[in-house]
Parts: sequence; C-alpha cells; structure tokens
Amino acid sequence: MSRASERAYNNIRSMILSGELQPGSQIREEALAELCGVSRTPVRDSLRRLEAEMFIRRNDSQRSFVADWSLDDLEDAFQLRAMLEAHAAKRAARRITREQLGQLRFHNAQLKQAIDIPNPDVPKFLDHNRQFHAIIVTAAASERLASMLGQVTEQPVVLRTARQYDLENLRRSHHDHDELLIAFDKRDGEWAAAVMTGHIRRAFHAYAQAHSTDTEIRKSNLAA
Amino acid sequence: MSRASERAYNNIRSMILSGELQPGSQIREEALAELCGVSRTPVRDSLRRLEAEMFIRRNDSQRSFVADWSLDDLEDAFQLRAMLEAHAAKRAARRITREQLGQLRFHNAQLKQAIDIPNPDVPKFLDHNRQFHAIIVTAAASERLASMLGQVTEQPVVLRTARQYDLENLRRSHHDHDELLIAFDKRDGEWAAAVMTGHIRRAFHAYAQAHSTDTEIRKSNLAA
DNA sequence: ATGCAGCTTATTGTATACAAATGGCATTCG
DNA sequence: CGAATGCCATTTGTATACAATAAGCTGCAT
Repeated sequence: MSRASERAYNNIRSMILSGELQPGSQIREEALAELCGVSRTPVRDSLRRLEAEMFIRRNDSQRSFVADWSLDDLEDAFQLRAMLEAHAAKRAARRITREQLGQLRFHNAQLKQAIDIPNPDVPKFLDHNRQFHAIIVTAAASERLASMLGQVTEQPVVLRTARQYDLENLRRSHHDHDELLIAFDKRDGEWAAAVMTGHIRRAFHAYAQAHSTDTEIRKSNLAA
Repeated sequence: MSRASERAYNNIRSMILSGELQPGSQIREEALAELCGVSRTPVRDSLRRLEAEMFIRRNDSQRSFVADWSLDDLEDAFQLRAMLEAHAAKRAARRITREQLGQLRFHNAQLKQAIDIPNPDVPKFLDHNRQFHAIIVTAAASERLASMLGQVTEQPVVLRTARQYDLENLRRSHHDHDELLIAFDKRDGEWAAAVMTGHIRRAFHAYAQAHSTDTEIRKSNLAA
C-alpha cells in the first residue's frame, strides 16, 4: 500500500489500540484526515479495512465508531483463534521444513532468554512469541487461514493499560512452545493441534484475568 | 452501503462469479467504472472489499487481477468452511430457539420438495439450502464467525459453467439436514458438528468431481 | 542478437469540490 | 407540556482533476 494510505491505516490503528481513540466514540473522516496529515480519501480506505477487521463499527447511517469489546467478544475472538491456530499447527506438522523448525527453536530460545533474567524484557518476549506463531502460520501454507488469523490475532491488545504480565504464564508459554516443537519434530499434527488449543485458551484466561483487574482499576479511578 | 458503491460491488462480484471477468485477467478501475456506470471512487471501494474476500488479487504494483482458483485453493477454502460451519453448528446446538428450529424445518422441507419432483428445481433447492445454513450461523451468535464464513462460503461458485447437479448428492444433503435437526433438538453440539463436517466435506468432493469433469469438457472444447 | 537506458503511456493514488443523506434543534401545534 | 415537523448543520458519498508510479517500448550500444 502506498505512502499516505498506509500511514493513515497504521496511525488510526495504533490510535485505536493505544486507546487514544476511546472505544465507543464516534470518529469522523475529516478529523482523522487532519490527524494523519492526509486527505479523506486514504482515510476512507483505512476505515473500510479497519471495519472489516472489526476495529471499527458503523451504525445504520454509515457513521463510524471505535469498536467496544465486551469480555464475551474477546472470548469469541479467542475461541476462533484457538480453533484456527490449532488447525494451522496441524497443517504445519505435515509441511514444516527443517529450516523453519530451526527458526522456531531460535525464537523460542530468544523468548526464554527474555524472561529468564532478573529484569524480564516483556516486549522482546512478545516479539519473538509473535514471530514463533507467524512461522507456524507460514508453514501451514494456507493464505486464507493466514488472512483469517490476522483478523483475530491482534484484537486482545485493546486491553489498553500497560500492565504486569504474569511471568509464570510467560514461562508456561515457553514450555508449550517446547512441546509444540517436539510434536512438529514427530510430525504429529493431532498433538500439535491439541497443544496449540491449550496454549491459546490459557492465553485467553490470562487476558481475561488481566482485563477484569484492569476494569476494577478503572472503576476505582472513576470513583476517586 | 450507498447506491453507487453497492451497485459497483454487486456488478463486479457477479461478473467474477459468472466468469464474465476471466480468472487471471487484469482488471482496470476505469474500465469497471464505465461498465458499472459510476466513477472510480466506488469501484475502488468495491475492489478493496473483493480483495479482502479474495475474489481479486493484486500484484506488487497494485494492479488487480481476477483470482484464479486451483483445486487446492478450493479444497483449502472448503476445509476452513467445514471447520467453521462445524463450530457454528456446535454453538448453535446450545443456543438455537424453537422458532429457529421451526425455520430450519421449513427450509429443509422446501428444499426436499424442490428435488422430490419429476423436474427438480435446483435453484430453489440452493436458495433454501443457503437459508438453512444462514439460520444456523445466526443461531451460533458470533458476528466474527459469521463474517469469516462469509469469506469462504461463496467461493465454489467460481465453477463457471452451468452443470447438472447430482440429484443423489442433493438428497443426501437433505438427509444430513434431517440429522442436524435431530442433533439440534437434542442439544448435542458434538453430534451437530460431526454431521456438519461430513456434510461440507461431501460438498467439496461433489464440487471437485464437477470441477474435473468441467475441466475435461473445457479441454476437449479447446481441442475441437 | 541482447540487454539496458530513457522516454512514453497506462494505471493507480491522492486531493478537493460538490452532492446526498442524516441527525439535531427549534418551533409550532395539539 | 409533549410530540411532530421542517430547517440547518454535520457527515459521508461521489466525481473529477491532478500527481505519482510502474510497465512497456524504442533505439542504441555492446
């Protein structure tokens, strides 16, 4: 995508993810255009994309609003994600190359390193984690599947406040990855799928817990 | 969506599905604009949508081409569809209302009628079949799931030539629906999911067979 | 003959002006 | 005082002109 259009998309998207644009609030094309320093045309393109990705909702008369996620919506997204990633793992087990296996091992080692130190580097963990999962999706070799996963994978980030990730959970993730690696090595698709399902579902419950804590905090802030 | 934009989308889409726009051929925004009697703006919107739905592909330099489906692509789409519809059936089993069950029975009776006569009315069958599945998706109550299913459900229609549907297959579909209805009635999500999986996979093999016959015919036409 | 450079043309991207539609407010009538 | 209606403001939809980019071609040099 070309410059202005891509800039608009990334800007708007990150404004939504960061909470700069509040969930439920209306957004106007012209306002966004000014914020992004482009005209309405590329903004409109971006809004359409973001609508398809369900970051944005429109009412009957085409006005746009930042999507507001309930816990149920989040669970729904995670459920679909678990199903799709398990499917990806199953496919990947049949197709993954030695080189890709090596890359998986590399990223898994890196993300272990990121948390196995006195001051855990959570962003580094998340980055290698993302790449780990991306390689599996690539190995699954289904463009459609990849595109669908794109739609459910970054949603949880709508949890807006920076917060403490539970280290125990991150370690557990690392061990799941280890088990996935063995399953891949054995070309056992069913095993890989089962591990992946548990892996994602655990992630959901971790997020859900963080989300409720989060909500509590916001409530008490409002009360104060 | 407003008039011009919707018209453009429907026009282009049906031109693709009917084969009027040949798979693999390049399409230019201005040409489509003239064909649809609108300006490039709504055409561009439509192209973006159709690209997301994978009816259209773009090369590195943003030029658009009608998607060209291999049998593998088709199988991939069907595999995802089977998984998603099975998931929908499972969810629906827990949530479906008496009224929706009644609607399912109605459409299943109608589609049976459509083929249980000397001159089968295949379009009528297909229409009620579509509605039958739509009700299940609605009952599943997941907007995301519905949107994803939208992406994989109408792809097979790219089989362009009109062709004889195998009546035996249609009858078998009707019986699958009957079994689904019982599973829903018993609120047995696992059963419903299993029946649905088989139902969609059978559909794939029917299509695949039709597709190969189709290809044979096209080949011999070329040879002649 | 082949491959590369530079130009020409085809095609898409962006901005902007204008049209259409929607929502909100005020005014009026019951 | 409340509800309905008409007008005005706001917002989105569409068309069009212009800018940027990429593809293809021509001709030259090797």
